[in-house]
Amino acid sequence: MYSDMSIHQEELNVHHLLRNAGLRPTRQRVSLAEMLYSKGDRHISAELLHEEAVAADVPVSLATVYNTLHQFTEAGLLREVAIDGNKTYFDTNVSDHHHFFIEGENKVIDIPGDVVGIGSIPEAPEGMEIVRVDVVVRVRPKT
Amino acid sequence: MYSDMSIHQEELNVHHLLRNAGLRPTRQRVSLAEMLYSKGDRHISAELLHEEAVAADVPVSLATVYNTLHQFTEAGLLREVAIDGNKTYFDTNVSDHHHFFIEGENKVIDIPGDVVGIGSIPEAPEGMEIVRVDVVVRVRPKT
DNA sequence: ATTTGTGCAAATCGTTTGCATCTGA
DNA sequence: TCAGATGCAAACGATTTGCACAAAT
Repeated sequence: MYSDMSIHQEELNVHHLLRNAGLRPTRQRVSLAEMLYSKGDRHISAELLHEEAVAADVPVSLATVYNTLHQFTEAGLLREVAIDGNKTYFDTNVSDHHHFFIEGENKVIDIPGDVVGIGSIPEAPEGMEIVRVDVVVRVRPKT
Repeated sequence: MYSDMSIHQEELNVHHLLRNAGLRPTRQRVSLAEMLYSKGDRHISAELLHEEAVAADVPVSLATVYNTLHQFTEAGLLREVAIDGNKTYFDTNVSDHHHFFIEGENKVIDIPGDVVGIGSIPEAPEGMEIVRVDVVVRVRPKT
């Protein structure tokens, strides 16, 4: 059993996370998952995560980062945030919440707690059901 | 004065619209403006508007459509709606309102009136001011 | 051994840009 | 006339895809 001791706690968690999601815990996926989930809530683009991985000596191709992010999203481990138009952000916080978008910096941050509270949700059009309500509060540095 | 009679009402309006916006009323801009504003509120992509123009025998290049849409947006005649991630929609309704996004169909429609009413707008982070609050209600056809 | 994932490079898609040519005032 | 607009094609950036090779069960 000594050999198992080389596997530390965090690694185990990520392994389980991936297993439960039906994803093989490969080197790349494990590494990416660790980068994503060991630093609190994050809003990150594929490009950025790729750079971060390479910087951390986790050589992984950009294509694989894209694949992985989408697989994680399908598995419910991530949530896609469409705000910016020409870039896709992935949010490690999958719970119900909304976002600030900082124009100029192109940064996405969570709106803490349930501060938003939409007064009245409109009813969906004929034959449609609501999937989710996204609120984006666009902010910019005070002049 | 007889020559002026060939200019009909709608054309005049568009001319003024453009003039007021500081834009020269060129053939293409006049035509595009007419397509945009003579059919009620629209949510349209550059690609689609281009197709529509070509179909209506208004030969205009895609590049010019993009240019025009951006100029209109800067002039406050249009509003950009970032919903979809990989496509930009332009909304001819510039007033304060929110949207349904129909997944699958990738269609954007206005939420009528002031049905949404956000309960409490969170305060912006340090040194930031709120530019605008966007609400997108994602819907899908009922199963 | 078999299935699944990965890397690379090429392909795609929406959008932008450079530049020579036209057009409206 | 001549600043400003347009068209074309090439350039671009983000994302996807095809396919040979590598790793996981």
